[in-house]
Amino acid sequence: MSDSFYITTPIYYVNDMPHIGHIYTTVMADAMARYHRLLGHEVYFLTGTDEHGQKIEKAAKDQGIQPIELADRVVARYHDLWKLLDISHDDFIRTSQPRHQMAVAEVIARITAAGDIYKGEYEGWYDARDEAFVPDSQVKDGIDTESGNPVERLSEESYFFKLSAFQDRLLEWYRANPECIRPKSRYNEVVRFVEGGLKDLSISRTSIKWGVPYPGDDTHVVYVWLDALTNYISALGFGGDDDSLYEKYWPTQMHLVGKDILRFHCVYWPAFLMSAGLPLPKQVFGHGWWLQDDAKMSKSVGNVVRPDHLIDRFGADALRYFVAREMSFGQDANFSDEAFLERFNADLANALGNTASRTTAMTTRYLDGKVPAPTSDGPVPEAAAAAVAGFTERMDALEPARALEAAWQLLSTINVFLQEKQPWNLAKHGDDGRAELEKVLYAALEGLRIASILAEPFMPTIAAQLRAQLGVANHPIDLAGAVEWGGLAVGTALGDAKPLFPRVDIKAYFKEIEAEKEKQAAAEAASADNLISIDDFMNVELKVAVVKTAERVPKSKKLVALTVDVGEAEPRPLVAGIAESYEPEELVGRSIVVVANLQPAKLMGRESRGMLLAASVDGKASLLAVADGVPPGTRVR
RNA sequence: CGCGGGGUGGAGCAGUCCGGUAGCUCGUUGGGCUCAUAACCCAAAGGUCGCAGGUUCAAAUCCUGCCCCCGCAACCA
Repeated sequence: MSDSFYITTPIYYVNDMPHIGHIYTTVMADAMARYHRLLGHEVYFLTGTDEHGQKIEKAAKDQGIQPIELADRVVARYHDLWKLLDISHDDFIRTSQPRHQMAVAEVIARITAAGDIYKGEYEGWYDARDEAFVPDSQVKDGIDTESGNPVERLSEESYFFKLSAFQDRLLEWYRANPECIRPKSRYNEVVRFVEGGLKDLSISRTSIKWGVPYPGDDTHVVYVWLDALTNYISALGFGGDDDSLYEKYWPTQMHLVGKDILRFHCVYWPAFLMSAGLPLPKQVFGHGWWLQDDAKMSKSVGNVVRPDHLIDRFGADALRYFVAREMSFGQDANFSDEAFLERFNADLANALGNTASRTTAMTTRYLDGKVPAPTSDGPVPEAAAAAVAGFTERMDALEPARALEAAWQLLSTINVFLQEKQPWNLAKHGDDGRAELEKVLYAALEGLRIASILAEPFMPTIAAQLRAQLGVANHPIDLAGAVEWGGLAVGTALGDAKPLFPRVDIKAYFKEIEAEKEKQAAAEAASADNLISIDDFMNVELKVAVVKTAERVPKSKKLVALTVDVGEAEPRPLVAGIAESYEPEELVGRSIVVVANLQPAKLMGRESRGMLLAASVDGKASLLAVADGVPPGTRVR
């Protein structure tokens, strides 16, 4: 492994407030960065924000401010959060910065010189009201699902990158560098995708103003991916006056990204770099997502993701530890308060906190708070060596959860050892037990010191606190020398012992959360005066209808296609999302209530002219019943 | 055949790439200890590794087929 280690997080889009996903990526990158610093490597750790694009432009306009002001606000939030979480990044890149624009210009110049850019027409759905193109995925029946505005098929001039020409070169790169995408399953996914063929990529827009100006063509700005991805080298001074950082750190050892943007990092980005004649990243790691288990949420109390609350209450280190330990790096995992508290009590309060507490307490009580003479008797030194070896091996294999597991083995050994030797009994035997007592406590103290170093990348604050309690706040920490057995010197005075992680009463905690929630709900209910006038209500034409026919819409999950008699000449077609609650057969002949004057719509290609009314209980629909003998078409009010 | 993830003791997961006594945490039961944060230690119970075939001396792991669950998208009019 080389001595320099450059690691990046994605740049986060400022349209979004920070959430658990951002926290996870950044914390893991930070842990990797800190780990490599412990190894004595020269580390450069980059994070930042993506600030351009139409969404920001529009959001700013809606709020009556400049895009840059909007970005500044969100960036401030990120700075606060990263400070709170002890993120040790060396730089924070913003795509609105001049240094970034210079780098983008340089990359485009190189790609253009390579002949991989041509001017063409970009065709897509255009929202005239917002003056912007809308992604295909967001368009339904000629309507932008996000804004509700109508869209039309339109094309505009755009510069294109010849991505299609890079298929073979990319596949060759994957083949020659099996480590370039991790974990393996994601590697396979990307290869399969590229084998399916690549389309050229539109890299500019004339319909957006807020972006990096396209070099040599004022009417265009650079479009999202070429702009955003370039941040990884613009932060190193590429294309600027001083590119010494670029020379030193590029290519990166690791782009850490969520699996949702893996494709851009493993296909677009390498292709851009190839075209520009620049070295490719050593590795892109696509980690999994934090999910919430809905089924569980309804059952148990307060099972909600509230990272800021957890940080307030339990400290940044606890959250850092949890996300690193709970998720198999690369897999998805569930995030729940229960799981967090369980880990907190078991691993932090019990295993780490209590072991430190009992050891320092005994040293204070029996040995006057002074470290006894070093010894390497007993099983702890060996366990410590094994923990260090296991930890590094698994960190290098990108298995942080398992690395922590290995480190925690050491704590377990200390506890077993204490139980076996029973220093509290030795202390009762005066001088007879003294020698043994000193040996036992030394092993426990020294084991804890080594554990604190292994915990350092994940829990920098607590690790330092623990060392302070052991009286070695100022000792050097590294994974070469400081983990050697015997680092604690005889006579060292222990520091003040405070519980590192006070155990949490889980039941009481949830009760508290519940009470808070109720208060909130009450407050919301009190402020709910969203009453409508009777005229508003009368605008809705509710009518009794009789179901004539009903059938499942093929391949759909919840749709039933009905025809209903609303007292008109012809029955109306109507599509309803109640297939999960009713079988089509039981609907025929039933009298129901429908909204008769609703705009027609198409669902799965079927026309629906109206909407039926049903109560919804936990997602299960329950149709409104109409007494027998009420003729179809009767107005309901 | 839309894209992806998954089915392993009561719960949550690892192990699957590179076949060879099924492992971890929590929980449960019994016992121990009392230095410590109701903690710590020991022991026990509990698993046809989704199903069915196949390859093999040997399959949770490799191959084939099938079933089920969960995200996202399509469809909450």
